[in-house]
Amino acid sequence: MPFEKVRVRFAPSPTGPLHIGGVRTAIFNYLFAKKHNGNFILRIEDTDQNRFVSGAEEYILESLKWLNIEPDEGVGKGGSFGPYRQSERKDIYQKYAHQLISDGHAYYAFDTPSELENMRNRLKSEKHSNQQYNAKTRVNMLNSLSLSQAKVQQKLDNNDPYVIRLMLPENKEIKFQDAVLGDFVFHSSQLDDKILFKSDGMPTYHLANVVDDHLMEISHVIRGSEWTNSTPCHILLYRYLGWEKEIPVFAHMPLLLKPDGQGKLSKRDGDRLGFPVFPLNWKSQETSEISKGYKESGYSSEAFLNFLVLLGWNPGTDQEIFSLTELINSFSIEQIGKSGSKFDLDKAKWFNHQYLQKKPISELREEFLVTLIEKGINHSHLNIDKILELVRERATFTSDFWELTNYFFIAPTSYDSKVIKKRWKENTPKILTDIIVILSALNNFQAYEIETIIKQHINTQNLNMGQVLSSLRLTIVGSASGPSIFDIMVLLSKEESIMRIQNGINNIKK
RNA sequence: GGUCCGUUCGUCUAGUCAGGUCAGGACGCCAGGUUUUCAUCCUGGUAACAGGGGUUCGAAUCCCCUACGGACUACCA
Repeated sequence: MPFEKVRVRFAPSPTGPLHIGGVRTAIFNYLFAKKHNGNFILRIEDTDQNRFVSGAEEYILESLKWLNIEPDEGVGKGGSFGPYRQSERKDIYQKYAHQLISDGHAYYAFDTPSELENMRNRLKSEKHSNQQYNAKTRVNMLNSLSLSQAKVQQKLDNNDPYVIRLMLPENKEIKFQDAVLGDFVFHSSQLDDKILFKSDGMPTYHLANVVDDHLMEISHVIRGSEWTNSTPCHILLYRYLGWEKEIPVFAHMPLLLKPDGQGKLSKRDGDRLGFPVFPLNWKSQETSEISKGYKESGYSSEAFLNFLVLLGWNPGTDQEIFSLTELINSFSIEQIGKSGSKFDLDKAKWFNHQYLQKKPISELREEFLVTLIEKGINHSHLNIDKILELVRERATFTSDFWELTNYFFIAPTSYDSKVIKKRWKENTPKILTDIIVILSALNNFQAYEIETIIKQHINTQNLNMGQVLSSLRLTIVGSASGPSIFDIMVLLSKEESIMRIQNGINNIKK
């Protein structure tokens, strides 16, 4: 490896919110950097002025922060290889573009968009399999290869718009090795003379990314596999710029696919299928429409990251739950799969459930308290921690807690009619009245004691256990579900429990 | 259309590079158990090597063909 230090970059373009495919790319880069004690760099590829979306850069930064995979270097952090925003590096690209021209590896092209379209249409109608601007077609186009030197100079002096194109060799094989996909061979005849420099004075991705990766001493390029087809162009650039000995290792990772059907996951799939495709909420400034994020949907960043990293990567063991440190230790490019993966919301939920079970109760309490305040609930008499401990195993999201615990805070005002129908008998009021008497006399109001004494009563009176306990639960909770009724009663207090039973007796009518 | 890539349970995947256990795990689903409730949890079950040819004593694994899927094919990244 020509690099002493591992340096990888995550290089999104600020054209909107980062979607989960991009997030996964960031995670893989981060993990790889940390595994090798390297640097994780954030570079913003904002060379397309037309697609610039304000707020997108901040969104990217916030997303990485939420996931706890913040860059060591780059936009928002600084570093000695800056600037890290490509729009601030225009001069650098210009210099290299002109170097390529003077070395005979690039040329000026003056064709207008409509002329280019005409060419493609013509080739298409003539049934050429290839409609690219390449060694065959460029001689017929308006460029510094086909035009006389004087004519070219005249156009330049005249400030005619131009682009700079890479001049591909006519019949060469371009080979490279991909750390994920293996060996590639491309034929230059199948490639096109890519635009390196646009007429607006900005470089294209191809030039900017190669120049920056070199100047920033990037050792490994880990990116989505939509880039494999343009990699030969990048290889050529390294070669023509004299950097062939320092070409980074390429690792193209498989794409994230739509959960239904086929195809690359897109930003619109979220709305269509009703699941988030973004890490954080995103509010479009144009339409004011809000796209849901995983964070706001109740996912913890650890669970989300854990779920995402297992899409296309697997350590080869049965382990599924990983801390960030464990991920760093076990990550390797060799274990990245070759084929795309659809993602499964059920599995994402399962991960969140797993993580929720392990969270410190203080964190859960903190979030839950916000809900209680929003709802204007007085909870000073209740032990919130114990309530949460009691119900947490039933929750997938912290947002489930209110649904799971509301009866602790608000005594039932209505009762599940199905349970009434099934369990509330003629003698139920009498039985519950007896239970009130028993409970009133109970000094040590603890779960075990309550359970023992009630079951004893049921046995000696020859009562139906299911019927008694269900109707008891009905008076206290209002429905037939929830954790152990004895635990609930303890948390509610003796007085409250008795009051609820009495209310039930008074109000439940068969 | 062209170029490149991919294909193991419904889904995420292990196993493929170095060919040799009933193809292993997880999610989901189904059943049973626990909870005399519901959920969780536990146990069990369901279910896959895309198809066809080779090579070999032996193929998920190596080779070829086919099918299917995807990416790219912009003065977007």
